[in-house]
Amino acid sequence: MATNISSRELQRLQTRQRIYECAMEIFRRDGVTAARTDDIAKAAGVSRGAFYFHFQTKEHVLLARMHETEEEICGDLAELGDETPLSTVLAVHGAALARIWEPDPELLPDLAGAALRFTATAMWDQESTPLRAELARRFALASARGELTARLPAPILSDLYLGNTLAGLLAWYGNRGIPLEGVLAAVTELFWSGVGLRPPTPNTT
Amino acid sequence: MATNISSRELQRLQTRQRIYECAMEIFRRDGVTAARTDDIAKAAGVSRGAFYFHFQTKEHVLLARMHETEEEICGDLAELGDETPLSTVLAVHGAALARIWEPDPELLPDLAGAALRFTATAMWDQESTPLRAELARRFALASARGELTARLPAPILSDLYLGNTLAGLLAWYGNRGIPLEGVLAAVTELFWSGVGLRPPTPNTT
DNA sequence: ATTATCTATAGATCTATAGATAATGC
DNA sequence: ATTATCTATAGATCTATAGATAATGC
Repeated sequence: MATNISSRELQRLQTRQRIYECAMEIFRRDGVTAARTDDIAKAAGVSRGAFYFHFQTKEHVLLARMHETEEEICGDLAELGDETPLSTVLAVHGAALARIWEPDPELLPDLAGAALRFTATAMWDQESTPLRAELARRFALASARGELTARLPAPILSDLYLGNTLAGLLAWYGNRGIPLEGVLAAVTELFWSGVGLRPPTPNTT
Repeated sequence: MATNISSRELQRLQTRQRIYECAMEIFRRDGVTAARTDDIAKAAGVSRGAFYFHFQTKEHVLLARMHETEEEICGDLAELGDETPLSTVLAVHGAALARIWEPDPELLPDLAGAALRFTATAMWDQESTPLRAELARRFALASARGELTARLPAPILSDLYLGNTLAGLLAWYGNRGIPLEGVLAAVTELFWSGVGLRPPTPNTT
C-alpha cells in the first residue's frame, strides 16, 4: 500500500502513458484500423517492441481508454451514498458519459465495438468491469427498496440499461448537433418509465 | 432483371460462397482475430489473393454474415402487412433473432462488435441497413397510428429498440441456458411498456 | 547477481499489384 | 480483343523473442 514509486516503475509508467497518449492521437488521425504501431512508437520515441511490451495489441490501448472512462464515472458514482435513488444514479452516470464523449466523439464507434466484444467475453467468463459491477450493485439496492417493478432480475436490467446508453451514444454519434446530455437523459427517461412503474400490458391484437 | 447467370458469374458466386463458408467455419474454430486468411483460402481451395478479391478484409466476411441475417429477418417482416401492430412486428423480429442465434452463438460478440462499428459509421454517412430502415419505417407507421406515446422521434426509438435487442443477445450470450427467445421477449416487453404508455414521471429526489 | 524495461531483429502474416487464364462480346 | 476472375509474388506491417541496458536487492 506504499505510495513510494521506484525510479524504474516511474519510468515504465511514463513510457506507457506516452505510448497511450500518442496512440490515441494517431487513432483519431488515421482511425484505429489504419493506425500503424510503428507510427505510434515513433511518436512516443520508443521502439515498436516497447509498444508491444506495454500493450498486447492496438485494441488493448482502446481497452485502457475504456478503463480510464470507467474509473472516471465510478468516481462520480462513489460520491452518491448507497441510499441514493436509482434515478439519480442513472442521471449522474448519463451526465458523466456526456462530459466524457461530447468533446471527443471520434473514437466512439471503435471503442464501443471493442468494449462490446470485450464485455461479452468477460460475461462469458463470469467476470465484470468496475462500472458494470457498480451499476449492478445500485440496481440491486434499488430493487431491494422496491424502486423497480420490472420482472427481470436486477443484474439483467442493469445490462439492458448499459445497452440503452450505448444505443444513445451511437444515435448521437450519427446525428451530432443535439447535445449528448439531452439524448442520454431522454434515453434514461424512456428506460425508467418502463422499469419504474408497470402500465397495462400492450395490445397484441 | 434477367435471371440468366453467365458461367463466369456463376463461378465467381460459387467461389465467393465457398470462401465465405470456410471463413465462418475457421472463425468459429480459431476466433476471428486469430483466424488466418491463408487457412481460409487453403480450406476453400483458392489462393490468398482470391480471398482478397472477394473480401477486402476478414471483417467484411462478418459484414456479409450480418447482411445475410438481415435479409432473413426482413423476409419474415415482409410477410406482415403495413397495418400490423408494432408490438407484433417486434415479436416477429425477436423470434427471428432467436432462431438465427440460438444454435450458433459463437460469433455473436465479434459480429455484434463489427456491426456496431459499421452501423455507427453508416449512420454518420447518413446511410442505413435494410433491417434498420425497415424497422424505422414500421416505427413511423406505428407512430402515425398513435401506438407510441414516448416523446422521442420514431427513428431514434427504433435505434434504441435495436440497442435493446443487442443488449439482450449479449446478456444471453454471457448466461446461456435460458432460452434466447424468452430473453428477447422480456427485453421487448420492457422496452414496450416504456414506449407504449406513459406512466407518471420518476421520483428524482 | 538478478530482474525489469526496452531495443534489435527474425519470422509470420497481411496488403497491394503485376501478370496468367479463361470467359465474353463483337 | 477485351474484360473478369484468380494466381504468384513483392513489399508492408505485425508478432514473437533473443539480447542489451540499467535499476534493484542482497
